[in-house]
Amino acid sequence: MTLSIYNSLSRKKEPFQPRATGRVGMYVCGMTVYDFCHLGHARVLVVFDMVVRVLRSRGLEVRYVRNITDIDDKIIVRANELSEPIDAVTSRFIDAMHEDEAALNVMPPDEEPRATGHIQSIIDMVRVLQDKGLAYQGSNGDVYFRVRKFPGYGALSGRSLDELLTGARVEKDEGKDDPLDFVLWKTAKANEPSWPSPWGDGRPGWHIECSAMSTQCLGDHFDIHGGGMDLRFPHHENEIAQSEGATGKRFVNTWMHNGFVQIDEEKMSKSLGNFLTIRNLLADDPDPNRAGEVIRFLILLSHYRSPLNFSDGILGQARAGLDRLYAALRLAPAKPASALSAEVRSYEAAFQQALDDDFNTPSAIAVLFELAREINKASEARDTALVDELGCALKRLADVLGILYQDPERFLGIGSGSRSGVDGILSASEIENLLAERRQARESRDFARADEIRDQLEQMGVELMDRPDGSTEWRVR
RNA sequence: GGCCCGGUGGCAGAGUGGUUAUGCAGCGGUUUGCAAAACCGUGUACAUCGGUUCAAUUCCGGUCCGGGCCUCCA
Repeated sequence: MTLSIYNSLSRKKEPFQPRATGRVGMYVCGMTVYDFCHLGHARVLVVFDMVVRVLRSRGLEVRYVRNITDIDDKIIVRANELSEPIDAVTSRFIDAMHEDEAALNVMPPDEEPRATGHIQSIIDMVRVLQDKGLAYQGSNGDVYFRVRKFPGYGALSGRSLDELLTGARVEKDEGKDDPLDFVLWKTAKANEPSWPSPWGDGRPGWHIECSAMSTQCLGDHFDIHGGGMDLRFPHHENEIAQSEGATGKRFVNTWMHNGFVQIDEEKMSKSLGNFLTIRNLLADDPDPNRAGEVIRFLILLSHYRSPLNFSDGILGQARAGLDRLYAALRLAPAKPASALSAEVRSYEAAFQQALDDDFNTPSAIAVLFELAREINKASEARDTALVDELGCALKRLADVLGILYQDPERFLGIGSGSRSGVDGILSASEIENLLAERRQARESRDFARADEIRDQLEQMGVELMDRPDGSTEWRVR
């Protein structure tokens, strides 16, 4: 049983072999903080959080680094629009990102380096590139990477230099020797943040920060580098050129790229303006805690490399599925199981096998649903030992995906732990009063009145479930 | 234009050269005073046209359609 991962570099699934036994170094390109995170960002956050959890569940010691880009053209533009200092803008959106992450149950990375905190190592790397003849200062003062000097250029995106040139739009007003060259260090313009450097005051180009920070945090050569599909070219291609050019060593073993979130079959992006922010989606739900998990579950419900088309009703479907899992989990007390039966082991094996196949989370989740059915069956058969055992397995496996972490009754809105009393919903005591009346009506076989009360509560979003012992349970939808 | 990826039942979404994915929704049944939940059962699903094969949704080729990258973008 070995984990295999699709490597964008070789375009194949490959057995995953950490460089050092038992240890994994992983770097993911994070956010440029000039706005709130949207669903596309949520996908990167959740997908790689899942990857880390799966690796750790296999006993691997993972060092997970995800950067923050806190200096760049867009941020400068945004700060000007808002008439705010740059660092006020970035720190606000960094805080917002951390809130969004928490709502999605995404664990913080082990390190979260920021570009502005690594200017010196960026400068050092640019200098090395220049010394090696791979970089030059152009006529406009900017420093560029000389793409033609790096033999492997195009390997990741699967393109030759000539192909790239055909498609390239010729940029004017730049001091490049070759249109394919890209900027490493930008000369400061008036009223822009800048740092002193051998090439004059300026700031880093986008690509170089990731090369500098990843090698500084994880070493010249590490295991996994991830990010969105759109970063494959040019960003990651350029990172390889910079890092390997500077160190002379192989940079990354496995490149992972997640697919896009789409809306109406079209990529969700800032530039198209068709994005949904995480916080808006959370705010749209009467229960934001639940909504965060629903979004996470929705993301895990499709394979990370496939497009995820967001459409009406899709969140409701995800929610209904989670409800089912939580309802089953609720039947089992949260205590560790004793012996593991062969049956439970086979579910665990199926779950592992699904994830072994390039993190096939939809397939793994299918196993969770099978467990839920078994729990329900065992519960009806009053086999409490089996319920406990299956329940523990469900919880343990769900944990690997970072789902089913809330209290089931809370998630399901059952009883007084629910949102009763807020947002126009009756308070728990008001509901209990109506239930007492209904109970009397039922005892005197006045079913018309009993049903009237049920309908009344139903309209207010309170659902009733009569239990065999005559009591009634209620939940807020 | 160049280079990639994909088209699975009402919806979402895995997978496989011959056998049930899974979930949501629907329908029938068990249960219930009635419900809800749960359980059981239930769908001529694999864009299209050719080819390979005893057998193709699954492999190969063409066609059509959709998406992405080539420019900031997760």
